[in-house]
Amino acid sequence: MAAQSAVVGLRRWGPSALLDSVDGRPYVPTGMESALNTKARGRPREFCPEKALAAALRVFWKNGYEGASLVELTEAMGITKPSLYACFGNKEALFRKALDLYERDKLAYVSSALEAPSAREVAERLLHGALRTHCGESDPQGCLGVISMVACTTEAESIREHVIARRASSEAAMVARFERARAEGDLPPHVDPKALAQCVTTVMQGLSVRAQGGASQADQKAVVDAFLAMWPSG
Amino acid sequence: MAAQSAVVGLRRWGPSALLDSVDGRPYVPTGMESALNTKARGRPREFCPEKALAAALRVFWKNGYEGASLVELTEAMGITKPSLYACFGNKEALFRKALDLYERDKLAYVSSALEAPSAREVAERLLHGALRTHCGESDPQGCLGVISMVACTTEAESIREHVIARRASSEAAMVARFERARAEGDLPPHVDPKALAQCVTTVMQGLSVRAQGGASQADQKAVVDAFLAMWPSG
DNA sequence: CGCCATCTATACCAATCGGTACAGAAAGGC
DNA sequence: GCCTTTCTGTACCGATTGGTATAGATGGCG
Repeated sequence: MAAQSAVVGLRRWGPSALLDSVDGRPYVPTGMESALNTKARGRPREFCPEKALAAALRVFWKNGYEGASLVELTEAMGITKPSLYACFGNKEALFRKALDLYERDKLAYVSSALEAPSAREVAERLLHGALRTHCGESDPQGCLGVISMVACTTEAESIREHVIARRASSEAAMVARFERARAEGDLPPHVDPKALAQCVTTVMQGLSVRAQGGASQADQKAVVDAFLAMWPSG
Repeated sequence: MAAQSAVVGLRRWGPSALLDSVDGRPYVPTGMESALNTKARGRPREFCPEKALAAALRVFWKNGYEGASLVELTEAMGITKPSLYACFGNKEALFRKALDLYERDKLAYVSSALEAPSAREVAERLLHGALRTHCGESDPQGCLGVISMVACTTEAESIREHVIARRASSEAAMVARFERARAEGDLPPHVDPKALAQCVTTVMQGLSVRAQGGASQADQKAVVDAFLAMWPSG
């Protein structure tokens, strides 16, 4: 049961953080007898799967699933198509892994925000996190989840369903947090925790849309401030 | 100067509302001498351009610009590709005309909402209008403008710019309306009219995203109610 | 060394994309 | 009746899409 962390190949791209199996190989091949000293057989790959995945994520983030072509992806990842397919499966599987990476690296602020001491601070951290993540300079504008939900057509329906499920689960956590807040007297009794949580995520999603529309960071900050100024207190 | 309303062909698809020149022909051909009694020469077209445009709008609305293929468009419009190109130019021109139709027919509630007597009622009408238009049953979910802004890649950049410009102009009108409201004492002096207006459109855009994510109408209504309950009054 | 497993790269595939050439069909004007 | 003009339908275009077959390169292992 500890075989998952068996770094077998010991490739040269440093310690892999959490995701050492973008392709499926590093698991125990067939039996348990050679669990630890299995060496990578055959020609070693010449690229770092995680770096390539991060590059793919940026392309998907910038162009959406359908807008990202394989040539753009492979160019950004620095690999060729056969290498991509051997390592990641196909385009949809690559996107799914990129989405996992995105949620783990870029959406960490969501779960951490729920630990804030008051409901208002939860909202504050969520909105400021969205501001940082979706309206910054270094990364593409907008939220990959919003982009996938809006832009994916019928062909990638399963992707949209996955994004929707993720969003629903994080929103459910926020609802629970706000219910606790109301029970603790942190929120006025007349507010509906679920509606308030949905309202916060609505604003966050709206911020993503505006970010892709080229809204200035000052305007985005003003929106957040205006919304937080309306926060129910009495 | 009144020649624009000269219905020349007198086709059989009834009185055209506001948009009698989806293709460019009905204008005065060359001189002014035959302005009124110009008959349609050649074989008359067998379809109604407005009905076809409305059908194209639904396809774009459902799939986005890039997600709508010409075969799906022509099938929905009931015409063939050469007919489409002869009448509407090309795919982008068709989309632009569909967008005009959309803004005129489906986004009429925006400008009408600004005439509400109070700022709060303006927001109320805007949000309820968005609820009706983007989260209803009869039409596709979401806002075509949001879809275009989020989904259009580099190839259709001009479309996104057009949508952004439209959004900016309608938002500017809302800012002006809220400034007037504050001057009239309708809004508390501590609120920033511009930020508040941006906040309202942010919620509207967020509602569109959620609508495409399959949010229930009850939830959407709850979001609007929660937001309006936070409206600044004191 | 040779064997074998795996990766890389070129070159290719069928399907689809937006867009069009061309021939026939249907009207008005003469 | 013909001619011109415009529309319709078929059949096609080059480009691009996601995905692969195949051959050569490169390592560990015996």
